[in-house]
Amino acid sequence: MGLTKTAIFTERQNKLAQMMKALAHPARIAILQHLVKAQVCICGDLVEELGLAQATISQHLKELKNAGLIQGTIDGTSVCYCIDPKVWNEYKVAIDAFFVSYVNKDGCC
Amino acid sequence: MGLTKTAIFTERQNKLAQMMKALAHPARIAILQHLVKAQVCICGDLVEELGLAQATISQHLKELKNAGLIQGTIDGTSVCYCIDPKVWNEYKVAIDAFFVSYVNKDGCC
DNA sequence: TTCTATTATCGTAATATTGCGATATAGTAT
DNA sequence: ATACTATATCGCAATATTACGATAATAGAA
Repeated sequence: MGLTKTAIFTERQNKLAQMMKALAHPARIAILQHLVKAQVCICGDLVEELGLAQATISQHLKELKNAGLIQGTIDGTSVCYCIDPKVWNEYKVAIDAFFVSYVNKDGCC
Repeated sequence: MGLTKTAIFTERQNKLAQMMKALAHPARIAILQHLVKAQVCICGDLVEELGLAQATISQHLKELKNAGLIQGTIDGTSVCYCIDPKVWNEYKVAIDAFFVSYVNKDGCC
């Protein structure tokens, strides 16, 4: 049916999956990497940097904003985007905790 | 068009996005968490644990297997799944590197 | 062999995502 | 006001994902 059964899973599982989803596209990875590098929040240069249409970039930016990972501040006619340090860290911690939870006891099947 | 333009991005970006995609579903998170907890590789108990149909679980297991995160060994009529420690670590390292790359210089917009 | 149990695959329906042209919106400049 | 610039949103087409019933495939038991 194409509809994820969120009710079945724990809130943690749903949240973690949603975090991953926000990062599950190369364009969004590229946007974030660009923001990491540029620090000084750049905006629609992304349209030139990546080879995607302005509408497409805007859509990805919206998703990243919904995910909380970036903030946008209006600066004249343009919009200045930057990473939200707090949310970025939340992601980092949550995802790291997931990966750390597994310790290889080497006894597989 | 619904087709991700992989050619535009670097291999690293595509790989990282694909890693995230493999984990971007609560059922797959749940499956992995169960395997982490059980260690002693359990198989289709997952169908009972999670409230999803057998066909659905099998499909998610296939995706995790394609992602390299899990291995399946035939054990009688059932299949014994377990986490692949090597690939798990690769994911951990790659994703951690992504998150570590950002250091908040606090000068946002 | 026949029956049973377990897992994989197929086919299909419902929904989600991706990408972009066209258009709207908002700010600035003339 | 008009013109220009930069973003956002709308609407659509193409493709992907999710879920599951039905069916196949495989291994062991009777």
